[in-house]
Amino acid sequence: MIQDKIKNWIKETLKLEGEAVLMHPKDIKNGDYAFVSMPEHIGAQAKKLKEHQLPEIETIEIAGRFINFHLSHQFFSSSIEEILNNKNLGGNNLLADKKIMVEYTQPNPFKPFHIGHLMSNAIGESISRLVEISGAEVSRANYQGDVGLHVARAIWGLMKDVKLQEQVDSIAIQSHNIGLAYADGSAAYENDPNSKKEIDEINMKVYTRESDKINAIYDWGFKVTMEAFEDLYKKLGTKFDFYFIESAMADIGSDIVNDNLGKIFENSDGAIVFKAEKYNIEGQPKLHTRVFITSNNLPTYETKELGLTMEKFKTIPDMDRSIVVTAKEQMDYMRVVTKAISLIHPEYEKKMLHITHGMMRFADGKMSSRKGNVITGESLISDTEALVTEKIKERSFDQITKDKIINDVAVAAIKYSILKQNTGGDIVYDFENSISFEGDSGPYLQYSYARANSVLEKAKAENILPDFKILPAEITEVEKLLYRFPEIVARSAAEYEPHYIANYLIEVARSFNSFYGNNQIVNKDDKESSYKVALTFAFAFVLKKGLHLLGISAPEKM
RNA sequence: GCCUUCGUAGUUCAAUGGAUAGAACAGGGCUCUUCUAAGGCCUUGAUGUAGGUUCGAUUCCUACCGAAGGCACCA
Repeated sequence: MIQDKIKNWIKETLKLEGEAVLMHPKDIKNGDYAFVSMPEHIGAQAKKLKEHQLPEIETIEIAGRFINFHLSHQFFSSSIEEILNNKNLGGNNLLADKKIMVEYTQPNPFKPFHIGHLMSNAIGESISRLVEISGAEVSRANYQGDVGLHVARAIWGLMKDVKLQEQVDSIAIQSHNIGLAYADGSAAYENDPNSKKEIDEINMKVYTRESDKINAIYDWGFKVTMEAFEDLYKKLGTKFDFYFIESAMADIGSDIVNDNLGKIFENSDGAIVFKAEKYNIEGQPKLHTRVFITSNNLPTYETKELGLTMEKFKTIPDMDRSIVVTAKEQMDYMRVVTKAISLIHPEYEKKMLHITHGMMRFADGKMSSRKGNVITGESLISDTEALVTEKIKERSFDQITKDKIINDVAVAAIKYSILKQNTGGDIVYDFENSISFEGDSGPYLQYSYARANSVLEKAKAENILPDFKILPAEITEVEKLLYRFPEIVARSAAEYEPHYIANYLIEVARSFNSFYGNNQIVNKDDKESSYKVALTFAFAFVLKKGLHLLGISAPEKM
């Protein structure tokens, strides 16, 4: 990367102790890179740099406390060449040959897949792809709660209202009905003591599998919801390598807790707990006590998480990093579990990474699948698809192409609205606001790509071949942004933050759209047309690659 | 009460301790005999409060105000 080259050059030329702090000027007119100096040194430093000027740098200027570097025409044209020839565009060695597992999405069977899961999925998938482009061997994992009170609540609801068990053609409808049953069961559990008792009984029977009737509903419901999830993953563009099931983790975790009883875990009020506050370290977030085995001798989620982590390291024995993506409400709890695991397996401590994202909520409060006031993933996608359908109805695509575009654009709108902001932030759900097709949006990026693609088709038809060797009279903002792509990817990957890429792509797309609006790219009478075509190619490559890293596809037409 | 995260245009979001705090939406005005107008070009508008560290603070520290999440048998 040119960034590293310039950094090293400054460091060596000026004989700096530490790393040179290099930045991009806020305003691109001030240059391509800037080095912050001190008033007493700036003259001498600029002079020295000029004496040992790099070939890629055309001019060096002093402005205030900054030494600004303008890259050369030659550099930009060769950067276009590099983009066109680089098969692994944006790739880096940050995580070369590391084995990394990313766990995300985690919807529970018998519960609705809501937009919080969509959020986890969008972020987890993007992080997986960032890890992948950084040279790691990534595996995608999902973790699903197949037993527990939520299941009993749904089954209770299904038994109360047998219509909800109707076997219709659509998996989506069946799964939706199970979601309704879950909301009914949840309300009853909280409001009616008799129903609560019934649900608790069902819960026991789900564990013991003693009732044929309940088993039949369970098996059907499990299959339906898991199939519905699979349909969604397909739409969203995720393919999981491993599915971990909560019930299978209980015994594994319980054995570990029992083996470490008296050492790490201790008895307290009939339960087995981990008093994590004993291990508090000054300057680090405070830990607290959590129950691992209840006084009824049932393993809690903590124990299952423990089992899950062990199972992951068993699944991939030489795993270098295990990443878990969840909502931030699990942050404190996860810190405690992570501490417990670190005490049992100190070698895992540095390998576990918990990435938290914000929550999807309504303007007036939290969404709760228990209360039934959630937006399901299915409904959000289909509502968005309806808007896209309306938008492209005038265009003459065949039905298969049309359906594909509708799906791709709707998913882009949703994913982009999640990924454009930093991972930790909450998203206030507002259909009008969060799903946009213009401006700062996924469809804007896709539209820019489709237009570039259309230009390239015209160029091909008119036999104007891309040629980056023609030095254009003027370098535009497009070139000045395109070469930065690998830097942005590296930063995104290092910080596990997809939004840097999202913001960068918008900037590049805006610059290209402006270029597009002010230039006729394909023009036989223009000597620079071949260069402009090459530039368009480079833009399309970068945009497509960047969209891929966000888990968004780039339709050729839309 | 304690812990964590966060307060930036009317709204939704940006800004590795650096230049005149960027976009988008909403509002106002232009722009399709030209490669997709989901576009382009103008335009109005913001760092919660009070201190501190620094040559320089939206960014770091302290206090206050406000929001979200968490704090023992749910996940």
